[in-house]
This record gives sequence, structure tokens and C-alpha cells, in this order.
Amino acid sequence: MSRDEKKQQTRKSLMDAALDLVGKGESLSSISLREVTKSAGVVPTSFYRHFSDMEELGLNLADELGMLLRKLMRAARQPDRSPQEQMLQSIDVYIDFVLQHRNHFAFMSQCRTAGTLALRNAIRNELKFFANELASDIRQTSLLAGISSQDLDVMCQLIVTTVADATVDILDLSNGSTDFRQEFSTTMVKKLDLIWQGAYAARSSSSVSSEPS
Amino acid sequence: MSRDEKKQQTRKSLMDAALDLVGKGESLSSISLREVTKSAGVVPTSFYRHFSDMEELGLNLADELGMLLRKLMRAARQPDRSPQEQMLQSIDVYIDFVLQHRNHFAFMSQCRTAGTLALRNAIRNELKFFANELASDIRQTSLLAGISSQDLDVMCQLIVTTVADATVDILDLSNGSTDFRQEFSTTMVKKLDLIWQGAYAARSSSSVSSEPS
DNA sequence: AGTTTCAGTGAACACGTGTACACAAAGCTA
DNA sequence: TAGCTTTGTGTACACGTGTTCACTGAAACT
Repeated sequence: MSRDEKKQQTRKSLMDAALDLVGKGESLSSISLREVTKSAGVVPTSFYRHFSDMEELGLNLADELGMLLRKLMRAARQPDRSPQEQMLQSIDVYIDFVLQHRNHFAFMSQCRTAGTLALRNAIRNELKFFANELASDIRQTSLLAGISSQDLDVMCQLIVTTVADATVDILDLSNGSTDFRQEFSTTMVKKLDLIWQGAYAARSSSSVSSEPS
Repeated sequence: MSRDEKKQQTRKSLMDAALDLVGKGESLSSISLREVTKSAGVVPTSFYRHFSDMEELGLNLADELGMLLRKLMRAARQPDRSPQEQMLQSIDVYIDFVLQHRNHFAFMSQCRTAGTLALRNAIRNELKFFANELASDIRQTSLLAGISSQDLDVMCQLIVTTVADATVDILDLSNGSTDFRQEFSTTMVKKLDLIWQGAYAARSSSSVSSEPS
């Protein structure tokens, strides 16, 4: 194994170790460098060969999360169907995806509002990017033909924050009731449906209070 | 000063010290007991006269937050107006309220998704309570007459999570551009308006995919 | 083959941590 | 006034922390 491969490997094991600790319930901000290195099976000083800081490690985790979100986007893209069918299936895909990457999404959930300013911004940018992708996807389907670009953006932001917000529920509930999916899905559908109908109503009826003259 | 008064006073100064540190950007989970007592001007061991734990202190902060939210609810209740006027003014009231209680809302923002399970649940319960109050308020105005009880609940949850989510923006942006209010308000209005229109559309047209037979 | 580069080691440091304990002093009760 | 109660103090301990430094050994290069 080449030296560079070896380095990338321990680097990954450091990131995974941090992610594991987050998944186990610790907050990233309270995880110590030594904990991470211990859990990764290296000596504390090795840490500095890869990151100068726990925050830098966090930012790299945010990058990883970004790549995951792009992968999710691809997985969720589906052939044309009715909005409702697509909604239901997307929720299902999302739940699977979150459960399949528990640690990353626990990381996302907690660092989106807690954590350093830089870290928060990094994650918010990833989510903003995701929202923009979603918007351009919807724009192509012409399911909401006639909606203003601004309204579409707002709707997508709303969807993304709503889903991101509900993610912690997926993580919490999934160790417990077996049929949490049913309950979760139905209330999630209601939320998204409400947003969708709101956007549909806003279609070609200009927004209420943002047109001064 | 009576002994009990004195005790309540240092207890409060401990809670305020913790809150201050949170407001300064630290995460509650990474604040040490000693930091708190130092900042409160007492010796570390005194802490145990009031709380057994930093988590217990956090739970008490969550209670304080709950009281604040009730106060906010009262402040935001307004004589009958058009939904749009009320929306605009409520946003204004909320921004003022958040800026007036920066630390509490920074605490809310970060502990809603990070922090202990117990702490998260405590804050989520406060927000749930708030959403329920909002629902019963709206129910009385009959502005959304004909809406199903479930849809109303969903709408209120959506509003509360959306506002709670945007709170971190208020805190971040308020040290910066002077007219952040303008920008923030307009996008916030758009979001709430979209939700409102969604609920309005759902009025007496039963939900899409939750009626099996 | 000889030399250089560098990921990982291990000991050491100064310091912050949570918590236990005995003690002081001021309020309360009798 | 005497005695009990209890908030806050000071000291002490064992331990975890981030970071430093000189080091080893093997891969990579010449």
C-alpha cells in the first residue's frame, strides 16, 4: 500500500471516529481531539498530520455531507409522476438514506444550529445548494408552471428546512417503535403537501405584501 | 436580605452566567461547570447547592425559555386585522423579542437540535406548546374557518419550526448590516404567506393522501 | 544503494476538569 | 441567647486536555 493511500486511510478513520462519537450522542463541540485519535487507533499527536484543529475536521465532514446530499439528490430523482406519488416516494427514499448514513445526518442536525459559525455556514451552504438543485429540478417538470422564480426558491428553502428539521426525529424515533415510518411519513406528507399547495396557490397570483406600488 | 432570596439570587446568576457564555458563541455542551461558577462569581463547589449537573441547569433554562415564549405569545396577540397585517407585525414583534432576549434564543436555537436528548425534548415540548396555543388562537379568529383540526395543527407546527429555524439568522445578522430587518422580514413574509396560502387551500378540501378508503 | 521525506510514536508539559471533604459564617428556630 | 441549618469557601485529588519535541522506520526519490 502506497504511503499516500495509507495516509488517506488514517485520515478517513479519524473522520469516521469523530462521526461515530457524534452518532453516539456527543456534540461535536464537546468531543476532544484525544477521544477522536483514541477511537481511531492512533496517537494524539498524529492528529496534526491531517488537521490543525477539530474545526477543520468538522469542515471536512461538512464537505462529505455535501457529497452525500448530491448522491441523495440523484437517488431521489424519479421519472415523471404525480406530485403526490413523487412526494411519498421521496420521503421513503429520504428515510432510508438517513438511516443508511445515521452519523452524517446526526452531524448535520446538530451542527446546523450549534457549532462554530464557520461550521454552521458550511452546512447551511450545502443545504442552500440542495434547495437550488431542487428548484431547478421542479422548474423543469413544469408542474408549477407560472410560479415566480422567487416563490419557487422560497418554497424549496421551506421544504429543505422542514425536512432537515424533521431529520432528528427520524434518528430519534428509529430506535423505538417499529412502525414509526408510517406515522412519520403521514405527518411529513401533510407538511409538504401544505407547502406545495401554498406554492400552487401563489402560482400567477403575485405575492401579497411584497409589491409596494 | 433573607437567606432564600440570597440563594435564588446566586442561582439566577449561575443560570445567567451559563446563558451569557452560550450567547457569546459557546455550545452549552462544551461549557464547563467551573467556567459558569467563575463567571457567576462563586466557587465551583457552590454549584452543587443549586444543580446536580450542567444538564439540570440546562433544563431550568428551558423552563425559563418556556415562560418567555408565553410572554411572547401574549405580546404578539393583536386585535383583529387582516392576516397579512398581523403577519407583518408579528414578525416585527418577534424580531424585537429575540433581540431583547438574545441569549435565551441562542440557547433555544442550539439546544433544539444539539444537546442532550432530555434537553432537546424539553425545548421541543415548549415549541409544541407554543404551536398549540397558536392553533387555538387562530381557531378563534375563524380566519381559516372550515380547516380540519389536523391541518391547522400541521400548519402551526410548520410556522413554529420555520420561525425557530430562522431565529439563528436574526441573531447572526443583527451584528452586521443595519437594515437586515427589511431583508429578513420580506423573505419571512414570503415563507409564512406560502404556508398560510397552503392552509387556506387545504380548507375544506380534504388532505391528499391520508384518506385510505 | 544512499539519501531524503514524512506519517506515526512516546514522553513530557502546564493547565483545566469534576467532585469530595472539612470548615466558616450568617440566617433561622426554639 | 443557644443551637441547628445551610449557603458559600478553600484545599485537595486524580484525571483528561491540547500541544511541544525529539525520535523511528519505511516508503519515495535520485
